[in-house]
Amino acid sequence: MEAAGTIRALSALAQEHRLAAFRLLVQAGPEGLAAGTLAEAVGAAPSAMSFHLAQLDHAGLVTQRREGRSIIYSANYPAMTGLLAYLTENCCAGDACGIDTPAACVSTEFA
Amino acid sequence: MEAAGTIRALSALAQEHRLAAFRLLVQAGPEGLAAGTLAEAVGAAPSAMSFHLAQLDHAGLVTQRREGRSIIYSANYPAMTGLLAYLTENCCAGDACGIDTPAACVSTEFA
DNA sequence: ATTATATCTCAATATTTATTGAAATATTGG
DNA sequence: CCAATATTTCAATAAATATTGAGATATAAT
Repeated sequence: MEAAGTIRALSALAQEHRLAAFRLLVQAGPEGLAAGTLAEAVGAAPSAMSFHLAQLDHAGLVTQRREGRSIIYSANYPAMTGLLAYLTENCCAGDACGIDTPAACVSTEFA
Repeated sequence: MEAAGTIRALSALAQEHRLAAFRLLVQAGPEGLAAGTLAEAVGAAPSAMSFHLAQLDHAGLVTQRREGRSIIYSANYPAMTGLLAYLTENCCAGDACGIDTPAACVSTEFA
């Protein structure tokens, strides 16, 4: 992930309702959750939730599919992984720095 | 890390100059970098960089120390780790979901 | 077809956040 | 003490983002 996309993803997550919704989606797994379910769970008005989900979608952090009259959102795991990797990339210039961070795992094994 | 602190951290990182500065600090390791060095490296005015570094500091993502006339900033690695853990916490409800994410590593081994 | 449900879009307003430049503070060297 | 360096603080302006409510669209059930 490059800088612009990373900033879009971080901005998307840096909001109470969106962070709560995204975490619910991460925990829900690939089956995802309906927009209305998320709105109720995080306490947002439907139109506000729609706006927020569009932000997460635009940032590439979630995917959506229609199922009946509901629109189901799911976490985009590779995007999340890429975000974490970008933040920890090349930690301590790549030295075995002994710092208590998952950087080694995040930055090299996953992309 | 709880929701409010996480949002502060994500907001702090969701800005071009601050993200660039934080990544430089992560890569620089515990020795850190001076405010002026960061300002020049990311192309920000000194007063703007000061504002941005204060945001990162307020979010707990960096620490600072004076060294001569310079103020040296360093990445706060445990804070970064906590942020990553919060995002991936309880991924797929804790099931072995087989999803390509460092969640298992981030959420349980580090806090 | 009609009605109800689920969600989205749009425009207006309110709020938050970033940038700029001038002035203040702290430190070092002469 | 005085001048130079490094950084911060403050106030003004500019720009981006969130919230609200009304209306539009798509789907399903009767």
